[in-house]
Amino acid sequence: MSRQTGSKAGKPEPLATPMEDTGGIDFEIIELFFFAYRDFVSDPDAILEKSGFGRAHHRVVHFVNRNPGMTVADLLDTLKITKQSLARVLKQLIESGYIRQVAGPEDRRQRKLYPTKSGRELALALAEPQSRRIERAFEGASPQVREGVKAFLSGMRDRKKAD
Amino acid sequence: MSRQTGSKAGKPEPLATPMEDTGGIDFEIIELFFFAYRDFVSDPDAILEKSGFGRAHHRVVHFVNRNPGMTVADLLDTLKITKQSLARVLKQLIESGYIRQVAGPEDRRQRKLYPTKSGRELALALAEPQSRRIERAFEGASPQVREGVKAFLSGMRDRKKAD
DNA sequence: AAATTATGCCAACAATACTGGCATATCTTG
DNA sequence: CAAGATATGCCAGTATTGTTGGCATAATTT
Repeated sequence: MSRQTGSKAGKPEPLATPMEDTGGIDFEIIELFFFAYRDFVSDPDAILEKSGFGRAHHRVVHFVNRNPGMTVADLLDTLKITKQSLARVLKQLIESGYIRQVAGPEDRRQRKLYPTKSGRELALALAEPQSRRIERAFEGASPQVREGVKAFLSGMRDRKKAD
Repeated sequence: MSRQTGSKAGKPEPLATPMEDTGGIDFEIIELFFFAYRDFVSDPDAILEKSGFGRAHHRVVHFVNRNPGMTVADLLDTLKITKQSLARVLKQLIESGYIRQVAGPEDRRQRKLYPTKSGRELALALAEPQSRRIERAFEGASPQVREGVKAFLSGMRDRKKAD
């Protein structure tokens, strides 16, 4: 059905010219960033597939490993997702023995999050191919460029109030 | 319920030390990349919310604008998603008048995709805040660093066979 | 004529996000 | 101390975007 796509009649072939870096818009880097991130997350995705976990689990495991003792609220702030979205994956990670909760020593309402040994191993296994990819992307780069890339990525973040 | 989290007994507080750049793993850039991308896509997300579109629509509109006349197969290859995932959003974009299909002049099975005027406007509106963010992140960067960043992002991509 | 290709579409499912609400334990304050 | 605020957990429901597998049609290739 509806197979009469072109050929009709007076429809002007719309905008056949590529949109290039018009009006100071840097399409090139926008695309590079998309492709880079797409492939950057594909490595851990492939590993996680086997464990039945997903990207969300990856992020949680990563940040808990980096900041042991962080609270649920800290994590929500870092990931910028809602309580419910986090709750699901966090629960699974706790039940699977990758993360442990400990009541906060001062404020006992808080759940401080710590990696277990296998949580640490998982985080490491996931980070490893990403790190190799980064190293490969940096091949032949000067120290200035390496620092420049870090500064660039850092500068891409939102600049917020109370951080 | 189950509120007895810490305090129990012999459970050793597991792994309270932060995982730092262990064994040559570059956690810093991994994180920077995550934060950068998180905020990078947040600008278009906010705009798309109003139109009832999502990230998937953004990507389609972007690439069709960049490569007018690309086919559905090209797009699938670029986005690395399945036919069905693409079909849904593409259909919506065509029905909403942002993208047009034209049967291929040589191979009439192909649907060549073109932006309409409003498709081009949408792509531009979405790219604009991203481009401003990029420019801000580049503030004060030397030409060498700018090139280095591009090379870095490019190097993060998979290196494939038949491209 | 038969096989292959490019595409469209259907049904079903999974992961991850969202909202809004309610419950509990705990801390803070009047 | 009672009341309110806070940190967290959990439930129900929904949306987006991804997946698989299959079937249909038109057009091209063999």
